Amino acid sequence: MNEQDFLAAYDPHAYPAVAVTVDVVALTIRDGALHLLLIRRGEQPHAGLWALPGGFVRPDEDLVTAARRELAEETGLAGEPLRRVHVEQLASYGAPDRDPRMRIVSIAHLAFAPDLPDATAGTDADEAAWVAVAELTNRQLAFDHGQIVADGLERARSKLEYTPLATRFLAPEFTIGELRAVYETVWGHQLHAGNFHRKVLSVPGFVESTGASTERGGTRGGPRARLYRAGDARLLHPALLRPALLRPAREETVR
Amino acid sequence: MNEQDFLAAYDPHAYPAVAVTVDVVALTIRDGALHLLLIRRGEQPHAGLWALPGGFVRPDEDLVTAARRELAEETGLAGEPLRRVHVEQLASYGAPDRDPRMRIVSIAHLAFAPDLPDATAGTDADEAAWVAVAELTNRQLAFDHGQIVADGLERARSKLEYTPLATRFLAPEFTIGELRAVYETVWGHQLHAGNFHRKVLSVPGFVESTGASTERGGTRGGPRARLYRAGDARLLHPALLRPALLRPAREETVR
DNA sequence: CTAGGTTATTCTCAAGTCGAGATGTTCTCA
DNA sequence: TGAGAACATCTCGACTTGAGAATAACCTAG
Repeated sequence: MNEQDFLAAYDPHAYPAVAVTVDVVALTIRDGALHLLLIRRGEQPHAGLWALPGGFVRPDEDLVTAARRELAEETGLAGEPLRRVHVEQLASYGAPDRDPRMRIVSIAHLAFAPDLPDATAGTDADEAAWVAVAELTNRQLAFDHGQIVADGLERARSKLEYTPLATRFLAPEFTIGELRAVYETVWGHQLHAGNFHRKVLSVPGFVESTGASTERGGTRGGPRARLYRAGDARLLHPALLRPALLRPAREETVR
Repeated sequence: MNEQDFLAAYDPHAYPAVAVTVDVVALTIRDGALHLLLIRRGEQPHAGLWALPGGFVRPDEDLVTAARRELAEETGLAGEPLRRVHVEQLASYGAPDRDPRMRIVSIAHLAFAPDLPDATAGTDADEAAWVAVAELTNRQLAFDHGQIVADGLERARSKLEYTPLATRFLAPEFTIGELRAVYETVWGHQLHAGNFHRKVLSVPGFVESTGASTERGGTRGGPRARLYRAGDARLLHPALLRPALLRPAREETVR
């Protein structure tokens, strides 16, 4: 049998029924706190519980495209603002019993977004909201989404170390102080302002000066700060290492 | 409708037909060179081409379990030797046209194995072999397996930096020189023996002394070396950074 | 058995990086 | 107008790194 004949005779339904979905751990910073996009499920199973935005991958759609579509549907984002959101694959979750309906393998994605307007519910949810990560500890999420969020957060903390993705939480032009606030928020730890400043400017390609400064000083005083934009580096070298205190003790969630 | 009724009425085949497979990028070191486990496909499509070992995920099987099963089938490994192989999830590949049969999403895994006996072909392959990675450049692989291998290699190089997984390429007891050889092989670059030695012993939990030494010096001379075993650290801190020369210029494949 | 080459292990030293603290200045707010 | 906050730079000591070298143990060839 040649390849042509083989394909003509091939029956896709001969294989076990598995569904593939994408889920999105979308992070942003609001009011100085890390927030996560959640929807309240409007349908069974787990109706009423909070869950990650996500859904089935369409037949002609790439995985990351599906993730961006789901994100767009829940945030109302489109065009240039949507393009500025960073989306990357996080990991896949496929325990046989993770969904009571059937075998569902979910390709989780991680997204970094600048401060966005309030979320708007999509079709299969009656509520979508940015929820402060700090308030998540006592809230139960649907399916294994609690684990996915934990993995996503650890990945985010880790990505700030060796990529310039912290800038994706900010407007195109930002000050070093704003960038430091991103690190402090995601890592949950104060950083030494002077050392951070020195380090950021010394890593090639991390940020580049716009030549301009802010119009006014900060709300609580201080001089006008210089403005920077993201540089062209895709990896930071040398990296901005987290204080030893903040790194994970085990490795399970680290990729 | 409550959750019970919902599940009873649920029809799995109402959703698009997608198959989920696992593929394994299994690496080992043979004769001082990095090798990759490949099978020659015995069935359409791409019959005759070399491909990664892999196959459909069974209904009651976790993803990493499926990957370990596929690996065991191709290497003939079982029991303790199989347990010593490190397997972790690499990434998922789901471009709509990556397989001509149907929509197939593959969860690729990465495995680090000590030097193993020759591979034995499984049921759907007429040949399985450890192939030197260096000889792979001019060989075409089936599907998108070339990309998966490239991603796996970059991940492996990166994992050696911040995890103690290099020890998984070796026997339970090894010398610092053998460990250095792993790094040199995977990174494709000579390292400074003295500095490597100092660094490995200074990273907490990387290796621990067995108190013993090798019975004889190396085949080409030198004193007997002390023997070590893997320590209990899961992450190396501070990391063993690759020379700047060896790090990827872009970030696409880095997780 | 010996010479020469190879490897393990430890040192030295200069250059680079990091954490902590301090300084001088510019701003905002009360 | 004065206090307090934030920006931008410096300093300094501790630590890490890269490169070279020293010493000693051990193998193989001859």
